[in-house]
Amino acid sequence: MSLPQISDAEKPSGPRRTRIQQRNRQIILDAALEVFSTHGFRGATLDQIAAGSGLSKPNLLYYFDSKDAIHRELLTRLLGTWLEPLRKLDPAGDPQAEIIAYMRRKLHLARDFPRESRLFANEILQGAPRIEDFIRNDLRDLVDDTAQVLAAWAQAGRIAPVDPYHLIFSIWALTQHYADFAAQIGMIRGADHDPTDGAEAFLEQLYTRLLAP
Amino acid sequence: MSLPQISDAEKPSGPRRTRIQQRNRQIILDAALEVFSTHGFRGATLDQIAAGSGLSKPNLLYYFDSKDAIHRELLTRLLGTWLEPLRKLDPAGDPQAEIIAYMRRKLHLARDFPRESRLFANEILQGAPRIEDFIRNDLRDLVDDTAQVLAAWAQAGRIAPVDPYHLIFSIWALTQHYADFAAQIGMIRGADHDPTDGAEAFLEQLYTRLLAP
DNA sequence: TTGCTTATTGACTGAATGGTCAAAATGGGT
DNA sequence: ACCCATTTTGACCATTCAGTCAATAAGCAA
Repeated sequence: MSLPQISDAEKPSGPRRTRIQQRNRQIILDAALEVFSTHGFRGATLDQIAAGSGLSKPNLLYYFDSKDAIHRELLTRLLGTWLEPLRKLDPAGDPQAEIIAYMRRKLHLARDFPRESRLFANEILQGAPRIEDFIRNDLRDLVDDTAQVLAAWAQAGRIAPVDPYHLIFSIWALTQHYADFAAQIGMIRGADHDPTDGAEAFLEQLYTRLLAP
Repeated sequence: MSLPQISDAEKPSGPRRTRIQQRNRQIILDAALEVFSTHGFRGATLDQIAAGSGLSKPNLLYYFDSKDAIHRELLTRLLGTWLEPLRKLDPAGDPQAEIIAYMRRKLHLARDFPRESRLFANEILQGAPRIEDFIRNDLRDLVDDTAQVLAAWAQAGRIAPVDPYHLIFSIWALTQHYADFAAQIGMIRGADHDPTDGAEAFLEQLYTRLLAP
């Protein structure tokens, strides 16, 4: 069995690509993700990515126009995936179940794609210069909509009266922490077991108790 | 009124320093904190720090041996401060009040020292190469001790039975998020108000409900 | 095989980077 | 004023960086 991949998002009318191109672009993006997610954009070097992918530096630049283009491609592929779990929250569903299901989807994202999570964290730490548009438009609209749903649920007494924005932020914080701070968690709990071990049960308990009307 | 400073931690028998040295070292560290906390160690440049501090690059290196030495000094000054809130947790106190007070101290740290918080986050994202020792020894011991206290409280029925490690991690995640992801929060809620607005009340509500026996 | 497209690389460039050094400027005590 | 230690800087260096380019090698259809 294989993990779901952060999808290619290739447009139907996109550039025709040979098998070699598809394969090598993927290899490069994979090595680049490793480097960008640990050192950030400025701290990453093409030489590191070249070494990680087993290709020569000029060869990287045969497949991508620039260091920036590689980074942009990674972010582009990520952003859609990042929004999806929140999009799936159903206003017509059971409030507690919906929120906990959203938390669980986010946690699984952090567990299955920790490098993508750290890439995102790095971008935000730098002030989000490359995804400011995405955050101010797509993400903000989605959060505002969801906050209204949550507020309505609270108003109707179907969940405890909590600040909807902080409720969303808390889910982001708690789930993303297991990817972004995995190094710290590993050093404290022992690097042998999964940093998210026990997290799902704990978070379920937390949100069950927080949201009970 | 002035914020409490991340202290100098100068040893009593440390090197004698003139007024100019004390002042310029502080100016350099302040500018360096800004740069390191947003771009990470590798992404930061001495030229940026020089520009930010208003000093020439050779002048930086008159006060510090190297880029690494500046970074190390910042981390050293930070680590003690980072441990203190957890150290203050009193095993003899009221369980709920103690845990919530710890959360509040951490939140204030994130609010008052967001750059230090991001410096720490950057270090962990990179795999914590420079503070691995600190985490594996000082931090781990303190966390283990605290986890035992929490477990005893849970055992005695004085708080709800929760995983003590995940409880600690949750406090780290929720409080640190308001500093590390401040850019994102600002873009969603409007950059005009403090990202931690309303956070204290929300987190108090969260932990009150989570910990109630 | 031939011929053409795609893929790969060694050698290079100009700019940026961390760091050095000797000389010059400054500061403070007398 | 003088002196000497502290501070500051311009010029410089070796290395690393992103990116270029012409030449070569590999893939593939006929």
